[in-house]
Amino acid sequence: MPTTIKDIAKALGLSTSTVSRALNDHPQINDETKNTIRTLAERLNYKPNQAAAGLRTHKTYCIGLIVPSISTHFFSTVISGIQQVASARGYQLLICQTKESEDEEKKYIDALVSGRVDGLMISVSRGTKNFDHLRYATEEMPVVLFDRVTEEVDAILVEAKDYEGSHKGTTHLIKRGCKNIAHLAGSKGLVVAQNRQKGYEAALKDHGMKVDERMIVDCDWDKEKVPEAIKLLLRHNPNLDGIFAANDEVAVQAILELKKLKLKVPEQVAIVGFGNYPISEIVEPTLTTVKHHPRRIGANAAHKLLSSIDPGYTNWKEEYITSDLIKRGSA
Amino acid sequence: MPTTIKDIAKALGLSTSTVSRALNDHPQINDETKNTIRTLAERLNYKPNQAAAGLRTHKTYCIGLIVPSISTHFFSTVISGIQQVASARGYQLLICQTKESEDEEKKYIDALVSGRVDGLMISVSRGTKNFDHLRYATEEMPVVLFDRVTEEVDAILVEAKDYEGSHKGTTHLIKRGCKNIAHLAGSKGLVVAQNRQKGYEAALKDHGMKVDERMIVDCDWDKEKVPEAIKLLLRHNPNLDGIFAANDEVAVQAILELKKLKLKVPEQVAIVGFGNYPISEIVEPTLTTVKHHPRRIGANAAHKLLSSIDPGYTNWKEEYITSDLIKRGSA
DNA sequence: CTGAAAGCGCTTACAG
DNA sequence: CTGAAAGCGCTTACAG
Repeated sequence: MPTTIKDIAKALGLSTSTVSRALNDHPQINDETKNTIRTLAERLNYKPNQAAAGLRTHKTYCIGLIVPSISTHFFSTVISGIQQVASARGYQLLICQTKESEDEEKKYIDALVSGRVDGLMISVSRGTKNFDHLRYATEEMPVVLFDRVTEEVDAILVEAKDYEGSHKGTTHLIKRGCKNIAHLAGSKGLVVAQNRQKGYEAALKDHGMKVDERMIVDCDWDKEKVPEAIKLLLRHNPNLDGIFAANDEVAVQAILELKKLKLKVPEQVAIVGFGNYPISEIVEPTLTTVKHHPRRIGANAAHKLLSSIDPGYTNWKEEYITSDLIKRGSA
Repeated sequence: MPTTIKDIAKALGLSTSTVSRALNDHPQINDETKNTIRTLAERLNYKPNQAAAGLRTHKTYCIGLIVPSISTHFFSTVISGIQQVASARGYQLLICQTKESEDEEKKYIDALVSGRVDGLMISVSRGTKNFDHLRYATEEMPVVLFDRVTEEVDAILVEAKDYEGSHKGTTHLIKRGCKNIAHLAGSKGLVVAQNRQKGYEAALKDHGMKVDERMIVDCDWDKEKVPEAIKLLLRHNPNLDGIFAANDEVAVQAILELKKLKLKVPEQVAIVGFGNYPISEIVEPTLTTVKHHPRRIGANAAHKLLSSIDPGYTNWKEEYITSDLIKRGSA
């Protein structure tokens, strides 16, 4: 059995009230008393039971995190960023993954909202069509939505510069001289994918080019769908000379596929991705891509949530999220 | 304020005891009473406060996870595996990352052991030299150590087949005709790195080849150190014709570096990695490597921990951890 | 089958 | 400066 406040009180002939106050550095406790209590606490290796304290104070010092997947490069890096700022502020992180399922998302929200956490960070599942459970969460506690956001609920939002980045990436292809630029799009239902597509379309228009719906193929962020998509594009327009892909995984797969078809990258078809993930430096040619900031997104999301939980803490500076192009071999 | 057992009791003119029992499906409660209670609980969207329940029952239904890093491909995949089995058994996952620091590891163990979790899963930091805090944890609750294990403490261990896999990988190079095989080793202090090195050495000896200490270079799992390591090896032995790398990241970097030096892979130098991580399929030539099973390792570790927490649950079958070679272009 | 009571480990208004 | 008491939301032995 771990040491409790009671053990210390008994050993010292004091009340638990006094021990509790001493341990919490209450100003009205005699310094000597504090010292004795702390010394003994140290020696008995006393650790406060946060669950018990939380029961009284309605604070758990835990925040819940719900993501579609833990193991992709993007999300694992976001999580790492969140964990670091949460921990620095004395909060623990409870992690759940939905596997893109609305049911799982609902289940986890229910479990976490029931007194386990002080706030919630969510990246919405692809499968989520009904937003009632998210609305319920926002009524119960502070909620921040990141990356996979929705305007359907009233929560704090943290996003990457998807539109701007895609605009820059596409513009780079245009400046390079590409005339027939396709877009390998993400999942149509996701705002983040829509924003990237909008950035692509706007860049074309801004340079007096027409948007051809048939040059936009939904790959669902799924690299398996890339070979088919590329063939479709080439059938529609054999003059295809540029591709802006909604993420690096799809872009890299496109490079591999074009090479298989004996098309030269970037000479015949130039490619730009989104993410700057590790594979972008490994593929040959290396991938020109828009830099993503998963760690900063995580840190900002965590800071915003914690500032909403403890309005006292406000003096952090938001980390800057850019959308800079990293020029490499593929475009 | 969320609904409590008290609200339900009051609304129904029953005692909290009865409500609690009904909600926990206690056999001695009248079916009709159960129904009324459950119906109301449902309607009020009642969710039990697990922290409060845990205070009484000494169960938190949380397990703690301490890893050196959340965002590497290996660990993020392990975590995903852990999360899935924990969740399936009704447990939540608390995640901490040590950034390879012994101090952080100690801090997190202290925080988690203090009544927050029912058990602990740890992958030990590179920086950990003193194991007292791990020993302390094992005295307080069930602990499983995975991947980064140590024999210094009495815990449940879950490891990959590092020795066998490395033996197979090295043997493949030998069978291919390589005569001067180097090893790009992991961090010397880690058992997992030592086991991979031992597998390499044993394979050489088993085929009547000598182990040359100077053909083993410690890269510390760090791809930044690879270019230097390769140059060192070539200086020592210009006939270098094979490399077994302790992980894929290092192996891929070795391929890139050799290409830079105008050495042909696999014709002049053949390379085998360990891990089968995504980059191994993207690099050119694609990487021959030993398949790792991070998800299964996570699942097994979680199952073992939960079986140790609830000895009742025993009928799960351990997932099979193999060490098969995946032959691709680099060897 | 149901209830009153005690208690898990803590905090905190109230009193002295 | 310190303590007695109540209470956070739950469970459970004891009684009836």
